[in-house]
Amino acid sequence: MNTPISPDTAIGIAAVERDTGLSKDTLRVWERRYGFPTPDRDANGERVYPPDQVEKLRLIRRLLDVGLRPSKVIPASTSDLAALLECHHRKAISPEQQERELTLMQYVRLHRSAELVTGLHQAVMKQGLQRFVAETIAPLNEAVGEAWMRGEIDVPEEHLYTEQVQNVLRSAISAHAAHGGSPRILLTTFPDEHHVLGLLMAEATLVPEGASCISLGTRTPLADIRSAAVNGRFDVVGLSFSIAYPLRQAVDDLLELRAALPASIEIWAGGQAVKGKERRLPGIRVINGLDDTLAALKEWRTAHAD
Amino acid sequence: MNTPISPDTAIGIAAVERDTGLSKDTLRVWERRYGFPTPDRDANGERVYPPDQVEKLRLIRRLLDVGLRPSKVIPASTSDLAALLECHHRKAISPEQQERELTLMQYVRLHRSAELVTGLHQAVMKQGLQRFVAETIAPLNEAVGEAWMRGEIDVPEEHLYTEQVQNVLRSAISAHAAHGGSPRILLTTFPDEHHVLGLLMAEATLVPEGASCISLGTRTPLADIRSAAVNGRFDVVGLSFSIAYPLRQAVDDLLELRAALPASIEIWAGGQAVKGKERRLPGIRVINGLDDTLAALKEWRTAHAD
DNA sequence: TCAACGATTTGTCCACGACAAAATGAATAC
DNA sequence: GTATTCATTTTGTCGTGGACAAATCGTTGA
Repeated sequence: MNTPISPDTAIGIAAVERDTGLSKDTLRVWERRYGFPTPDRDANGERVYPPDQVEKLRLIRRLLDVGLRPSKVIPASTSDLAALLECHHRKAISPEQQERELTLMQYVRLHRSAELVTGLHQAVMKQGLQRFVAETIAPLNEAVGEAWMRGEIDVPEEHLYTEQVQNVLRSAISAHAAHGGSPRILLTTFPDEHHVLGLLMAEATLVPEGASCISLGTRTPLADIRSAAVNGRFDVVGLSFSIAYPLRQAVDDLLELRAALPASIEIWAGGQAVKGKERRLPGIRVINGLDDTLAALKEWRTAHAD
Repeated sequence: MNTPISPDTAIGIAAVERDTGLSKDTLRVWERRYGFPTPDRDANGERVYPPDQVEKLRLIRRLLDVGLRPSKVIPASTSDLAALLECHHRKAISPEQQERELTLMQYVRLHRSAELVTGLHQAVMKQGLQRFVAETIAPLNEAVGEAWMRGEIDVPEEHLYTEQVQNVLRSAISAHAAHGGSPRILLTTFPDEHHVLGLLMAEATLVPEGASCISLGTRTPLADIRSAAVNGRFDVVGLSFSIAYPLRQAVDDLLELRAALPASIEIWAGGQAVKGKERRLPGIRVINGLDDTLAALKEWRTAHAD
């Protein structure tokens, strides 16, 4: 592998794959089809990308995540792309959201992490765990996601935010520590879902109600979810899908899991990706928002009151 | 992507890459050269791997990580490989470790998660955070990893273990909450490293010493690590590499980061993958084990005592 | 015991073709 | 207007086989 040491040096294809999240195959096929990027070649004939092209690739990647298509964005100039990105979140922001953001969002900075932690702790004390999740974390999550889209915060700040929220939520959940309640709920995500906050928010909502939650964290293979649910004699399997999860895959995976589980085990699916898709998910309880989590819990208890 | 529902489910090449950490290229080239694996083909002519071959691939991967060579291990039978692996950690395990493991390892079961939590909490209370990490979590981690390779525990149990340890560590770290200390340490992993426990263990070791740790969690792109370290005016960047991380990539990435950071910012690299590799990592402080973390901290403080 | 140096092993990269899944848009029915 | 269906693009992944440099091994000589 080439790792040229000079600072302004161009970048090998493997490094570009890492930095942009675009697979080597994709990079090569774009070059073939759209004429971009146009890497130089090293002495060995291997692709070597100039840093500014990698930068443009990163921009493109963001725009793809937002829903634009390669053929539209790849031919555009770097400055056009920046403009596109700019106008894309303008529309998604409301005044009162901006208001709320200001409170904690200003602490989502590397050098203010201490204040963020303090702020989060105060909020959870004041509001209690459930309201904290619903009224503070959920909107803050969205605000951070949008600020990220807008390029106002970087990857490190987004990571830092996730870490700190995780710390607060996990501490709070541990403190509730109610074992033996019912229903027994198994929480996890499918293998391609990395985001853990949705899961923790669900757990933080359910645990105070006396449900017995066991979380496997993210990325559990489907077959293992099945075996864990059956062997652990769970009543419910809860899956979380972030906005970035492809709907089609979510539907397929969920239906496959539904087919693999006995009917006595319910499946609850929550998160932006599956919101409002109950029609395509027969046999699955779609959770539309955090309050709906409690509704689902109530329904289960009513149905199993014996 | 095809995920056939049949119970004896076969696995596509992308899934195998994810599960084993072997690149698609490598999988294809092994098939060409060594005649293994021998995937079936689906209707579309694409490779479809039987689960038992994926299992063998995982074993092989593990043995490669230990230093054996593909030509030696690929032709061997699955049971031979298991035996090889077995004898490979025999030597690294002491009787009293086995004793300690038994205590908590028996709780790493889905239906005993409550006891695991209790046991972990008791241990952290009794030993204090640092000793808890060094004497309980570290060996337990290894035991779980090996039990997993041996097939004694499943994915769900491994996930559950990770989750619970995470809960305990994060709570304990939060409780120490010492801001403003020095050095300022930025903790994270490279994009291909998913494992978070190493990071948390480092943080749990450093925070009680009064260091000011900020963790970005896993999977931060190299360019973002650089910008965060510089903008956040950190003194040290700490990276964690699990046993599964390809050594070559670790070396390349570390040297690239070293070149990108000002010399005033130290880089500390810890974890199984980089253990004892200081010769290949000039300018980088390799952390060999948890106690070495404290040594590194002491060195830094001596060097910066002014 | 250690350094140097061919021989061999091994992972990554390349090119280009193929194809199925996803997105789009037009046409149709409710 | 709003859905549903269907044909048409778009787009990412996969396949083959060849090539090559970096890592490793094994031998030789100090």
